Amino acid sequence: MLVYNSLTKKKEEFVPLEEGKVKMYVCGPTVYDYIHIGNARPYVIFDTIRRYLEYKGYEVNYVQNFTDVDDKIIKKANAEGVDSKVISERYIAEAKKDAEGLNVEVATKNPKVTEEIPEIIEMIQTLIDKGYAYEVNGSVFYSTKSFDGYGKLSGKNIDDLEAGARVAVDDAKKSPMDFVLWKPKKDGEPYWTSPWGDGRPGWHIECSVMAKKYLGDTIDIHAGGEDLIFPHHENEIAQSEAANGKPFAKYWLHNGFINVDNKKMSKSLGNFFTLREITAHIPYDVVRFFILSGHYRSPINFSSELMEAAGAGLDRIKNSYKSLLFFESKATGEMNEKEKELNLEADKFKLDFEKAMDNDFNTADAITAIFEISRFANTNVNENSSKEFVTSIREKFLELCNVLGIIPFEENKNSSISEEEIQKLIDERTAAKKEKNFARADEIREELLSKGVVIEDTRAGVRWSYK
RNA sequence: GGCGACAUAGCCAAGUGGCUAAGGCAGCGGACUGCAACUCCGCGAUCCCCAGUUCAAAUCUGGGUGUCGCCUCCA
Repeated sequence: MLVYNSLTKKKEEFVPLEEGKVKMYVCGPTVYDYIHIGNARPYVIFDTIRRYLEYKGYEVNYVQNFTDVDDKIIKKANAEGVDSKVISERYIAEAKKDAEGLNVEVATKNPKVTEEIPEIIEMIQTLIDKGYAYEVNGSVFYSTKSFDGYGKLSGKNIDDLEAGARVAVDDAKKSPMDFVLWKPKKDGEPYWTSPWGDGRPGWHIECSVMAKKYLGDTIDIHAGGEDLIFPHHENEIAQSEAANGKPFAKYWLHNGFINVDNKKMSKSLGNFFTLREITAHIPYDVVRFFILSGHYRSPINFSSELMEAAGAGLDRIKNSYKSLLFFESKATGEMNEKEKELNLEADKFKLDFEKAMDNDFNTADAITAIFEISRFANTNVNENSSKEFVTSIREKFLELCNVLGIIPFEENKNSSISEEEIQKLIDERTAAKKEKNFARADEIREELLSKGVVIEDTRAGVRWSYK
């Protein structure tokens, strides 16, 4: 299995630190609002990578944080006149709902900054003790020049950065590229007591601390959006490696952005969407499928046209799967010789799928394998197939869908009609058709549709499914 | 200014030196069909341009053009 490592800028063979186990840390959202469509990409991508690692037999310890202390959260809390915890807890709950909608597996641990303050203070103290950080008037800064490897992830060097620095230089800093580990308290902000006075942690230190606490000094995979490479991940490396004296992460994975109108989504351009706004019109599974339809490191463009195309493609997969379920429910018996042959042939799709995923998680190519098993099923499974055969194909199909987190079939529990009633109406419609009473037949079809049941006439009889 | 990514059919998108350049969406033609829907079959590419390396290049090298990103909170 090859993975592209942002640190070496090469695809490398994946070898975990400990055989059979993967320690994975993914930078999570700052919870000041609903997550946006851009946040959805790392959620889906790294969840899919996790699922594939699990499919390959690894035990994955998956940690994704919530940044629940931040200027934007504080600002919103002050605007609403509530404690910032009210804001962060509200949007953590909403982010979890979105993650569930996107069919993202629950993380092993979702640590929050506010619950890790003692460990944060401890690591900052270690950095000061080791000479990598310094305190000035209640602020603690990391001295980037003290860490030899600074810039190794982003490919930047400190001198270039300083020359082009656009940030207003904080007088307290020794160097413009130094970054804050601990900020002194300001009025109206949450704060904690520390050896350097009351205050709150800077942004970067939290991830170093949580990764260490929940996964260890050295982890296998550290992942996040590509914009986090600099400065966030660069700073994490500086903090963790300086404090722990060990390499931080073996593989760095970064997802590309979701653009809108071929431009980076931003509030100022007015092309900013929360996931919730999108899913008001487009189902979560289509969003997930869309995200997986391109390679995770390439930028993808978001538009309603592309969503529509993704939805149509996903429907093709779902229809094929539904058809398998339908035949399976009626079939009996064991495979004949021809079916045994076809069943072996179908393993090809699994191999194609794995080949694609083994090549730096090429989900676009992996989806091709699912389209191909769909066509294979549509062509080779029918009313004469044995139950053993249909089940075997269906299980192969489902196994691949599960890795991508695509749900090929989900019963709509909200349907207001029982299966017995559905069958009764279908029988009535069949009789009406026989008498060429198509008006009545169509009426029944409409009635069922209004109750969330779709019926289709196939060669093997009437197939129905929940909408 | 520094660093980087990308450019393949109407659209999306694989492909990382070698059979007729995957797959999906849309479109067209056909089969099936009471109508729908689903499904199946068939149809589409001088791989941004120029030069070079090679027996062989979408794939490698150089140059050009274009698009985008990071360098500032941001997935």
